[in-house]
Amino acid sequence: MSQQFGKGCHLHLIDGSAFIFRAYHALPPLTRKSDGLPIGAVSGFVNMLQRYIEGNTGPDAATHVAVIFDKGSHTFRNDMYDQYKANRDAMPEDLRPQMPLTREATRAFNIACEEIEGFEADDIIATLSHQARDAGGRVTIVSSDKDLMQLVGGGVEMLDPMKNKRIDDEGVHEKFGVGPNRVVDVQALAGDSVDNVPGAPGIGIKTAALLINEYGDLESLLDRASEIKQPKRRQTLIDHRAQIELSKRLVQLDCEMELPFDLDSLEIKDPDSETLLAFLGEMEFRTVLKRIADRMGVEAPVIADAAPVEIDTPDAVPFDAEKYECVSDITALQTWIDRIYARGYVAVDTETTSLNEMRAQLVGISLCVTPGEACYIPLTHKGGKADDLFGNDDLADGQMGFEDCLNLLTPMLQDPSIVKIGQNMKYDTKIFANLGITVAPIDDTMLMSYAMHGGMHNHGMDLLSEKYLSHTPIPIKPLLGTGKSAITFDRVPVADAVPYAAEDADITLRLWQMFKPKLHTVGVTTVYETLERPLVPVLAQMERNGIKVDRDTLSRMSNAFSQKMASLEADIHEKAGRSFNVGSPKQLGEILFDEMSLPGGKKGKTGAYSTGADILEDLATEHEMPGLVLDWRQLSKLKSTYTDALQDHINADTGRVHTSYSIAGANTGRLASTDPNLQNIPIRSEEGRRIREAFVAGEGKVLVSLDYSQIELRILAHIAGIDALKQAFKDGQDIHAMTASEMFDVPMDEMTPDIRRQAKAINFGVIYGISGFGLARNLRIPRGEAQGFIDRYFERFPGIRAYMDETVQFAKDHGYVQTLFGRKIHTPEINAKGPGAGFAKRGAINAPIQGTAADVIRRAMVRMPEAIADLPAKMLLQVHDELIFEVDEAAADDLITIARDIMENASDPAVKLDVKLAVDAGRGKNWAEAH
DNA sequence: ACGCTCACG
DNA sequence: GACGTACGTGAGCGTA
Repeated sequence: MSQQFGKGCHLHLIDGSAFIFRAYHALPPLTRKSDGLPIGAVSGFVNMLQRYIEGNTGPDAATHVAVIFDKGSHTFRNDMYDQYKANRDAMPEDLRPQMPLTREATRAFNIACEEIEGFEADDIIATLSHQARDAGGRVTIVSSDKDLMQLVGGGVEMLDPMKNKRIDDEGVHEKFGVGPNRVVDVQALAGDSVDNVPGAPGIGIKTAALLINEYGDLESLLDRASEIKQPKRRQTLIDHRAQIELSKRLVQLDCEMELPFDLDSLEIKDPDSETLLAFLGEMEFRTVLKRIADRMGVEAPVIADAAPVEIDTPDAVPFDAEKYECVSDITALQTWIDRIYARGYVAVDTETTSLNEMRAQLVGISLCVTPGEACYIPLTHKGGKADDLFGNDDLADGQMGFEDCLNLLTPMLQDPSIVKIGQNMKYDTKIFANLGITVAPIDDTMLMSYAMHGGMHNHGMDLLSEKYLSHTPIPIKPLLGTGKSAITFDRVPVADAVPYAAEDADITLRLWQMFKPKLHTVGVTTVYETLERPLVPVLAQMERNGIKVDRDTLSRMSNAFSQKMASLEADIHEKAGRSFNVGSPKQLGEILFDEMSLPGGKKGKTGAYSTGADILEDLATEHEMPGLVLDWRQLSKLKSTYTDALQDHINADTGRVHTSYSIAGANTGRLASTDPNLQNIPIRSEEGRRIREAFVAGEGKVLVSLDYSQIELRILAHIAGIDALKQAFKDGQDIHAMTASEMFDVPMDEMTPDIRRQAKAINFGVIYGISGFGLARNLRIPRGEAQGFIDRYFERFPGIRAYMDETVQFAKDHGYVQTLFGRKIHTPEINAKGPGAGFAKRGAINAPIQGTAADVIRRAMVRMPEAIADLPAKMLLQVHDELIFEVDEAAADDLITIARDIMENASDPAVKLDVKLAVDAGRGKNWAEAH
């Protein structure tokens, strides 16, 4: 078989580094499912090698081949010129571990793999090219690197693997304007910014080629430089002769290296199927493994643990409800499970009886593995007939057994090698968790959209489908009806449910296929992977934990509020001179400003008098009635929103209140709490604060609250680089007092509460994008005076002004602003005219600060479950800068130590804050005590 | 369905 | 020069 390299032989030399970098940048940062090892570049590299091998036929096919790599970063060129390639970025962190794997991949394909310390791959390629050419063979250099063009000629050609275009003498001429033998001369003059080769200043490839063609070669040109007519060009060449000659030595490839191998050793060999398949299996490259195994005619070994996520281009398969399948028996379901395993991922959607996950019963499941092909598995649809007023509680026909279905699906849902894709997966994972099924790993199209499009629009499925798939989903309203006559999904006939439910999975899969690669393009992969995706199981668990709420406490408070309100109402009516609905702002406004003729009646845009708290407070200094109304309103609020409504949210089974957090609701990255909102439980007023006494710890347990101290001001100090603020935090000073001292020239030991209060308002105002008007209204001082404060503040902390200006400018230039962790918040209104511009500006100033704080606590939350796994503790609630836990009394101190450590260091290692984060802790039998 | 008011960070 | 403004949320109520 073996033949001496010579005439009739054809050597292919592949530029390995170029392959790697192209693979790295072309693909999203894939990771090996089993252990998270980054393997995107390896995957792309393997695919490129495979494609190369498959295409290696015909007249240009190789008889000998080698992949050549760079080894180390220091070469003999650095000894000549220490700035050589000095402007190269450091290798990305996630690429570094992939380098040895690309060598392994090459060897697995049984292709020669060569690298030599101190030399660039290009030198090895040069030497081999010359050897092969001198032996009378052909050479093809698989690379598009122009530095290699000097080697072309005499049977040596290049092949641009991207364009699949061969480059010969003529191609080199096109690129450099000279033949291959003069390429280094042109490069020596033109320099190269990529490799940091200096060349001659002001001379590019065009001019260089012109000069070389005129004078023959570089040496003649430099010797005869004085003959050049253009004075500037002449002077440049004379002045920079040494630099140009150095440049030539830098670009000149070494074609006479001593190589520890010969051409014959590069002869093409068939890969050993066992070695190759073992390598691909180890990398968990399911798809390419299968393809290569098929090609080799052997059976693909089963990848035990996981499969990589493969990215299909979303082809334009039309939506077709007719094609959706209703799965009603085990055989059909097994077929779907087989398809899912062949794919490695599946879009999942659940249909239930309620939007409240804690109460919802599973009604059916939809699956989709490829666009246009989806199924619905109805499980507990009722067989109600239209003429039966109360419906028929018997199960409808044509449904497989609930247990049978789950027994079959559960291994897949829990299989770490199968990605379960959903739109708002927190909902579906909770539904499955209720049945004892832990769905993982997951991907979430809603959160992908949130990471990419935050601030542009919301992220509901209907909108995403409309906007990104140009498809209007089947509406749910006609199926369920509205208002009192609405039915639950289990009452929807199976025939109607199939197209609706299956379509949701179909849409989700298509969105996923579109979004997955786009995450990388938009530059939010890290945001999605560290701040969104891992939060889903954490929040799901917190919500399922719930917090114990004591109904009796609430009920007693409710009664007390009722009595006080009744008495206040009587007083108010008496002062008003007649009876009216105190809860009606419209009636109240008419009483106050028309009938009682109090001053300050201002009508809003709807024509109604404004009766907000600030207006009533102003009136209260002159008259008694507005103050009474304020008291009544406070009680009314506490009663209706808290003591009454909260009781309705106590879950009958758990005796606890289970809120739901929206991860993609707030534009800044904050969470939002709904049903009920547990992020706005009263605390500022004494009466309101007592509501927190109803939030209690279980028997033998305590509630622990940990909250970040002044996190937004600390972040502001860091982002805007305010040394005085940083120092104050470092010294543990009272930050508002310090601000007051700086602004009003009051020594710290003479600080009065009132001056401090004003400084505090200014500090907050800064975070919100301060305006004279806003501060004036907040502090109830004249606008001019407020503006004076602001001017003084900016004078004292000029960095703040600079931060604000820069942030607004950034928003105008880019259409978004960013947090320290890379979360993008889009600001579509920033260039608007009119009052909208003011809102957008202040929003842009506030978003990086509020958003960074939100990112910080998200990071803490993601790390928390593992950190406290060994403690008898549960994380229950998040209130923006506060986390609330329930823990066995004896372990409370340990919990505080551990959780505080996680919270205070949450920004590490991604962001090194100049200001340390501080966390205050409290504990008690109820939330009022703990805070 | 919408605006007002008010609870929180 | 006037305009209208603090940032981010959710819920309950009255009014249309």
